[in-house]
Amino acid sequence: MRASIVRNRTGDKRERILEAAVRVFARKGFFLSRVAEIAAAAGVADGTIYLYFKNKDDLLISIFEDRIDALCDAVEAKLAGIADPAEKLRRIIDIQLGIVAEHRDLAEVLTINLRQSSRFLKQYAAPKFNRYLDVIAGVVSEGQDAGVFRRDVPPRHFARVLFGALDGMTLTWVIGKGAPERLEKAAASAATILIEGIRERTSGAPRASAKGGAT
Amino acid sequence: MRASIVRNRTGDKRERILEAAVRVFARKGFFLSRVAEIAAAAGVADGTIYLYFKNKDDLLISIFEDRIDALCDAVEAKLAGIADPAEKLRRIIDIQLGIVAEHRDLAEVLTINLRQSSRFLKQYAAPKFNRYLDVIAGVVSEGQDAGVFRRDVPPRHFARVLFGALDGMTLTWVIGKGAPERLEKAAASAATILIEGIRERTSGAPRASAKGGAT
DNA sequence: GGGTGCGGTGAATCGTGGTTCAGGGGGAAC
DNA sequence: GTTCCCCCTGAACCACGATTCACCGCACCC
Repeated sequence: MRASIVRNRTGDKRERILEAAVRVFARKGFFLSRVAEIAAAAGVADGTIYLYFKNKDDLLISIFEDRIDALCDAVEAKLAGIADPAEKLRRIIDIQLGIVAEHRDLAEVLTINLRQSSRFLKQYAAPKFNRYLDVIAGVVSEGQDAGVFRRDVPPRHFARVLFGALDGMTLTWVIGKGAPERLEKAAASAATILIEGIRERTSGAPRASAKGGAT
Repeated sequence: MRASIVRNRTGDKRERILEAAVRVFARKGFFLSRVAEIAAAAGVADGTIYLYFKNKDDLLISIFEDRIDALCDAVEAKLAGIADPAEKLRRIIDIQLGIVAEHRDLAEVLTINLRQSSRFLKQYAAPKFNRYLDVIAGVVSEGQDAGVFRRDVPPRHFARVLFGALDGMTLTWVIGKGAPERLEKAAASAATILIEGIRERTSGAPRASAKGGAT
């Protein structure tokens, strides 16, 4: 249990290395990042990295395992109190892009480094990735059962479209050096398109989802 | 899209190297691919590669320059005869995912290797990428002018959502080993969501709150 | 005070692989 | 037949960077 529950210097140093790795990977990409550089950024010796991680790959993998699960947990927790599926989707969009806007380095690692090697991707990223897609698909199913979402789109497909759309916005935001508020605007557009796209168009129920926009 | 207009062995060999590079990059990713391996796959000597390309990076860059432009040209050509903007969008989706399904290797290079290094990405991929986004955004503008698409979504945003969605579908299709027809089904879902999402709700739509929702 | 162990260090190692370059061969010109 | 030239070859070079490991020094215990 070297998690943050334990406040000894061991856990501390591991975390520092992880954070440094996120920064360095974000700036240069996995393969162009030097272990020595990460060590320097973390303020430890080169060899110290190998006390906490098996090798450079393990460092990248650990970033995923630590961060993505936390992200899924956060999303699930924040959706818990909300009833309206459309509002849930809006929240998912806000949360994901919010995190991205606030932790640009992490965003860059997840968006770009995620795809460094397809082997790595298949082996480690896919399961985590799937967990996230399942969360989204779950919301869509709910909405379909409640009759507010159209049934001719498989929830899983919608999840992929949603995730891809957000990932794409993130990518363009990251490679162009956009300000955070541009990402917010983009998020609003994405929400409009996707939620209107999935909404059931029943003549009888003009859904009063007058619920305000982004929060 | 054959470069084989020029039938001399020079052009031929360059093309062979490019094709081999696509295969190898697709399988292992850029950084894990060995130049020697590409040479072997192309049936040439290691040194021959350097007669046609400045270095390994240049090889990757050349793949983009050669292939993406061709892809844009193809899309523009195929859209020329179509009037209905919604139909154009549907075609864009079909064409992009069609190419992906048919040239899985190329798809993998464009989807995954595209993001190997953000420096590379910013410098070379972004301009090409933008050209493609502009094509999509142009269709959206047309539709807005014609009154069939909603005006509260900037065309450029829609382009990013569309591209991201397709890219996301491609990614999940590539990392899971899906059959081509699964990609087709996914394409249909994406088309439904995105086109319904952008469509102006005109006649018979009893939605008083329509415009305000998402902003 | 002295011993023990553990977290930490960073220079040296060593395999790797991109790139180079000294040469081979064959076709065309003379 | 000889020469020239172009295209190509692939073994060797050498920089580079992940990983190792011999060595510190501090904290704690006897």
